[in-house]
This record gives sequence, structure tokens and C-alpha cells, in this order.
Amino acid sequence: MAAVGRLAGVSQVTVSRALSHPEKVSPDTLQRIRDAIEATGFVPNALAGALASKRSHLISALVPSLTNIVYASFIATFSAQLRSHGYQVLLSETGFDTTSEQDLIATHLSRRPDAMLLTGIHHSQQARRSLLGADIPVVEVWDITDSPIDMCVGFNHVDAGRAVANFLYEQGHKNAATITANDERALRRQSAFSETFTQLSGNAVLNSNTGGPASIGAGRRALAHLIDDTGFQRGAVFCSSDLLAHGVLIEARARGLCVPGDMAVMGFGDQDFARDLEPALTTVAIDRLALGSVAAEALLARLVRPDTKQSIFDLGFKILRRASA
Amino acid sequence: MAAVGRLAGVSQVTVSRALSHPEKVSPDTLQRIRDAIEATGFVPNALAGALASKRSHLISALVPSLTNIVYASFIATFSAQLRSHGYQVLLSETGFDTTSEQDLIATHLSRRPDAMLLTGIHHSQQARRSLLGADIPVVEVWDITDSPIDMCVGFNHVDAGRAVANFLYEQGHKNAATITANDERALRRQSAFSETFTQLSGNAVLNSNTGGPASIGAGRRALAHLIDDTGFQRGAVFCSSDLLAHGVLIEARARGLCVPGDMAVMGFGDQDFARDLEPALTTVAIDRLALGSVAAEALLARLVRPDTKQSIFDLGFKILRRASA
DNA sequence: TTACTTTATGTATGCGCATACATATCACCA
DNA sequence: TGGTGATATGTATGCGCATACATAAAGTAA
Repeated sequence: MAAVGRLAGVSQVTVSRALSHPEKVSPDTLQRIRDAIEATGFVPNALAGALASKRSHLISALVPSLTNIVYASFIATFSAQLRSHGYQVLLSETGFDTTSEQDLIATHLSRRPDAMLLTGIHHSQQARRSLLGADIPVVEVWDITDSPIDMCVGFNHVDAGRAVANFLYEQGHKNAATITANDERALRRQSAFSETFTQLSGNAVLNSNTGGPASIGAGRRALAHLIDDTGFQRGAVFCSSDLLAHGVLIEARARGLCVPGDMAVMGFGDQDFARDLEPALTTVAIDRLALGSVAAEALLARLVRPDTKQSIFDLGFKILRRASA
Repeated sequence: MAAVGRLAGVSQVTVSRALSHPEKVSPDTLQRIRDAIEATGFVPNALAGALASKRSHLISALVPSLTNIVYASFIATFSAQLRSHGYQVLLSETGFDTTSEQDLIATHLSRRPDAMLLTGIHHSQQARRSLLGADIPVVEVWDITDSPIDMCVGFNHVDAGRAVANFLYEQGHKNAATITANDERALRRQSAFSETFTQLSGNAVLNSNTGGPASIGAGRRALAHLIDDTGFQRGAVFCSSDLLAHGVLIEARARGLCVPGDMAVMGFGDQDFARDLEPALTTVAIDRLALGSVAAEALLARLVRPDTKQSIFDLGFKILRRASA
């Protein structure tokens, strides 16, 4: 920066100003500085800038999995929104484990992010302490709670499970099964569903857990297991993700079962392919774009005015009735 | 760090050493320092550390799209591998546009990454210049070239297209069509396929471009278009991604076409669901995990010994014959 | 014992920038 | 003409750490 200044005939400070407050520099000086930057190929050192100004323009984000399109898509929105405000996102995968999340939080905090996004509302005590100590805006997404670390953006998973139970019961189903990935929030929806459905129909729900992440293959295998090993035959199947539901659809067809005639299938998430399946998948829509952008807005608001009050954003959900249930 | 030192009765330097070279600090001093760190909740400032040491332990990665599982999955491996060596990955989405890539490169370089990963081998001239100027290891992935900026890890897309053409021709197909997403590498495979297949069979290939990213819906619509508007009826369909092929399978079934009896379908990528479709998808397997880890290893090697010589890693591809073709 | 090495720690310094404050110049009005 | 305020630029400083170098203490071989 000093070298650029020398070339433009000004001091380092003026170069700094030309970059961050161009309106405070006279037009011709500005031009000379810009020419000098061009000529030298100067790239400002954001590390030094952050150290001096105590603002890193970095926002850290922790998601369970990058390969899960559900997280990837909302992070894409989140990042784009923040980028347009001059922030960069430092992204890491935590897995579904609060201890590894805790380590990552410490690592991320060492980069002095201006704010942080976490997935879910369950974090280790140590993690909460670090975050509180860091004194930066924090947004927890994909779930809501009355006592967020700072802010939260999401929806109520218990309500969602209940709503699906009511919906399927009202469609006339008396029997139901669930297929759920190994994900705390999905399990919460599952038990809410199960409880409500049993209460309505008087019949127990066959709950199953794939023991891993959601995938088409896992959905196929889960349905096969449900039919072959537990004798499930007719009724509704509520899957914790569209991906599982998709696998269920494939397996059902391979077995000659008619959906929704023999078996109604519901997914969760309204992923882009849901409408393109045969039959089109009935599912629960979550506005993932809104999730990403509301989370970004919330952080930005806090960064501008640290006393911004609203801290709980319930984005809700919507049952999308299509052909499969 | 000075405060921690005061509490432990040592200077700031000793604290710094305790953190980065614990073997150079006497055991009891080390313990006192660790207790002090624990007591104060001290989190080292990586920005200052990077500024002083000129090593940021940050590696920047630019991919076209985070929501494309194909990129997400190899980046997951790449990140995990680097994390285990003490590096963090700063990830951004470039879209499929070299100008926006160029801007992102500048932004990323301002954070002084120790190395950079780029997707593909086509970059703006300006981008190449910045990268060369930054003087850091660079790895370009998903493609290979004789003249990488620094290193490249991938496979030959022209060879892949040709191999698929040979494969389908040998299966006895005389007619073929292609459905390709709007992606430079996919288009290169398409034209290689097309040229080779025409040469072998004497018949022109019906090429189509979805004009956007690959998706199940796009695959369905593309097949519908192929059949309704261009009269394609029997033959082989080579899709630029498994996702498109999946859509083709659904549309074919919806139209009562038998796969592979009436129409053979090939995908590309061997995504996890390919084996779980009905019929199971014949596709081209790319070892994405290897891609991520070889790229990470290549960068790590360069970081340790800057004169490491090998710079082109051809990972190849493999045609996986399953039921759909 | 001397001289030399090893181990443990401290002092001084600077990485590259942003900020507070000082200074200089100029326009403008009384 | 002096005084006031606005505009443009510069000087001094420190952000929090890592590194080179200096020093002190203890061990080692002759």
C-alpha cells in the first residue's frame, strides 16, 4: 500500500482511504491511486485490514453436511446475500455431532468472524460459552426455540410432525409407518407424528430409523425392511426427507405396489425433484431460500445496529398435496 | 496472549511457543500456560498469527455450484483432508462464469490463502495473472490440460465422450441423442460423443442442451422435447449427468417406454442413487473422493516442498454397465 | 576447572493496514 | 483582513501475534 502510494505520489493513508472511503479523496488523486493499483497489481491484505479495524468481513457458518442439498441450497442463498454486502462466508461441515461442532466453533472463532451461523439449537455448553464470549451476532437456523443463543430462524418441528399426522389421518389413513434419517430434528418430527397419529387413529405407528443420512438407496431398503420384516402392507408412510420418499416410491413400484392406492407416501423438504416424480410427491415445503436470506438479513441487521430486537423468526412450513398421498 | 502469560508468570512469547511448539516449553510451564488459557477462555487470533507468519492456514476453493452434489461431494473430501492437516477451506460459488470467478479470485487472494483450488481449466487472463502474482500453489480440478496454471487433477472429457460413443455403438445402437446441461465440460463430452458416434454409425446424433443446470425435471422435459418435437423414438440417450438420466428414466416410464428395450439411457457421474434406480443406471464413474483427496494431497505436497514436480494427475473414468444401457 | 553445548525463556521488532488526530489549503463571509 | 469551516492529506500509533536474536541457566566433556 505504501508502494502504491509512492507511485501515486501520496502516503499510505491516502491509498487506504481511496480504497475504503473514495469520496474522501480528491478525484484526480483517486485516479492516480487507481492507476498505480492497476500498474502494480496490488491486492489489499484483508488480514492486516481486519487486524487493524477489528472487523474481518468474514461470517462463519457451520452446517451438518455440505453434501445434503437441503443445507447446501440454503447456504448458497445465505452466502450470496452476504457477499452482496461485502462479507465472505467461511463454511465448515460439523457432521451431526456437537463435540466436533464445538471444536470447529473454536477454530472459526480464531479467525475472528463478525458473526456466526449454526445449524440447529442443540450445542454443547462449552460452545455456548465460547460464542457468548466472542460477543458476536449468532443465528441458529432450521429450528426455533424460546432461548436462542442470540437469534434463531426456522420452524417448529413438533408442529410439522403433528400437521403431517393430521393431514394423513384426514386423508382417511388408519395405518402409518415412518422412515427417518438419523437426524435429531427429523427424529423430533417423527415422534410428534407418531404420537399424534396414534392418538387420532388408535393404531401404533411403525417407526424406523435408517441409521444414516437420507438417500434414495436408504429409502428403498427401509421400505423393503418395513414390508418384509414387519409385515407393513397398506397405509401411509411418512419419510423424513424427500430423498427417502423417492426411494420408497422406487421400491414400491419395483414391488408392484400402487402409490397412493396401496400406499400413500409423504416426503419432507419439497426438494426440486419432488414435483417431477411419478407420482408427484406430496411433501412438506420449507422455504429454504427464505431461511438463508432471513438468516443473512438478521445478522446484517445486528451488525449495523447491535441492539436490533427481534430474535426469533418462525418461517413455518406448508403441506404440499400432490399425487403420492 | 500477554494476559495469559501474565497469569502463568511467563511472557507473551512463551505462550505463543506453548501453542505452536509445545515441545520447546518445559512441561510445568506448559501446564501453567494451559491452565491459564483454560481460565481465561483465550482464543488465539489467527488473523494476527497469519499476518506475522505470512501463513494463513487458509486454502481457498472456487466451485461452480455448491448445490450440485457432484462438486459438494468432492469438496467435502477435499476439506476434510485439509482440515486434518490444520488448514481451513474458504469456499465460494462462482457460477459458470469466468468473470465472476475472476472477481472472487481477487477477493479470496486478499485473505492471503496459502493455496487455491479452481474448478476447470478455463480462466480469464486476468485471473491467471493474479494467481501467478500471488505465487501460491494452485490446483485446477475436474479437467486436465498440458498447461495448467500450476497443477491439475481430473480426467479427459473428450476421451470420456468417445468412450461412451464406442460403448453404446458396441451395444448395437445405431441411433443416439444427447441431453446436456449448460456446462462447458459436459458440452465437450457431448461433442466428442457426437462426433465419434456419427463416425461409427453413419447417423447424426440429436444433441440438446437444457440451457441450465442438471436436474430431474430438466431431464424429463428434455426427453419430452426430444420425442415430441424431434421425433426421436428408439436408440440410446447419453445424458451429461445422472440427474438428467434419472429424469429421462421417469419420463420414459411415464410414456410407457421400456428401458433399455425401447431406449437405452446412460448417465454420467455415478452418483449414489444411480445403482438404486429402476432400472439401475448405466453411467460413467468418476472417483470424486479421489479427486478431492488427490487435489488436497497435491497442494499439501507443494506447501511442504515447493519444488514438487508432478503437476498433472489424470484420474481417468470408468464405464459402469448396469441395466439401463 | 574451562569451554562449549543444550535447554528454557525473554527482548525487540515488524507483518500491513485503519484510525485518531494534526496539519495544510482553500473558500467564504463579515 | 481576519476568522471560520470545509476539504484534503499526512503523522503517529497499535491491532496481536511470530520470528530472529539475545540471554540465562544447566549440563557435558576435556
